[in-house]
Amino acid sequence: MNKLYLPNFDLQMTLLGGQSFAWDFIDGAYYGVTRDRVIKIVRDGENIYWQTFPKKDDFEFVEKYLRLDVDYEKVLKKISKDEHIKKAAAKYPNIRLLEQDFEEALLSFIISSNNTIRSIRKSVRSLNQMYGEKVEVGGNSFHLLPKTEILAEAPLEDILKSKVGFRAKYLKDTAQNLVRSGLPGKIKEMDENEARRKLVELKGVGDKIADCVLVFGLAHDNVTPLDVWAKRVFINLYGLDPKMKYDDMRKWIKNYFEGHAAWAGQFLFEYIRNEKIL
DNA sequence: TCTCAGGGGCGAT
DNA sequence: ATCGCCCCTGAG
Repeated sequence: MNKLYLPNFDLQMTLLGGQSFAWDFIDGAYYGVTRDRVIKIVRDGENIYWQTFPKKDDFEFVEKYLRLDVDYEKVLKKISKDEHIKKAAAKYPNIRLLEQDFEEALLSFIISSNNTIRSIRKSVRSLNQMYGEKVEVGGNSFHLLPKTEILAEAPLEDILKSKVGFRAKYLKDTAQNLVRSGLPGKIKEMDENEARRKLVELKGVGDKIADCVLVFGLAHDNVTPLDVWAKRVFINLYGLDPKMKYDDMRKWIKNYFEGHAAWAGQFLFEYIRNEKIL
């Protein structure tokens, strides 16, 4: 295991909080499955110990995934514009954003539509079991997330075994689209709005899921995905009109948080969900 | 522009 | 055992 000094990083909130559905906490260690690595992380005070599998010691991978280049204190300072954020960040500090692989985020957030975190996690594990490469990690074995090409060719009735229900056809259709269009190779170069336009063309991707992919898979920091909870926050705490259209609400938030709407959204989201205030 | 079906799980009855 | 409810997209 490699040692890394990493204070101000709440592993539990960040890894198990609904950004990614592929992490588990087992016997004091976090195990995360991605499309090409399993990451193991153990916290010890202000340090963490980490390892990657099957390729060992892949710091570059961990650095990008955990966004170690981000200056947390600086971000926090910038978004602390009102009492709601200050309260949220005081109660649940050190929530960080991950940068997952684009295809990984896209396919798991398609599963997330009209679905609960619990079910999403189950489905993701089931798909990994069926289609993902097996990787040995100490005594345990994990299955990586499925390659897009494999999902594109998988029979619908097999995908359905993972309990994704009506989303199975979206998964397959989008996987085929990605292989055909080569979008994964191009979308990283696009700006936020161009990428969003491309994303909502995909089956099973609407405004909210497009925004989840922009934030969690492409590291666009100025986007808050507006699910029912986030909408509640901005209607009830920030006084936005409940009838406001998704796009108008998004623009308001983007404008208000000046470049860091995604970070603000994470704090507010965890706060109201855990405190059950709305 | 609005309404509603749709899969699965959970908590309440 | 059954019911209502939650969750977002696509189709009508």
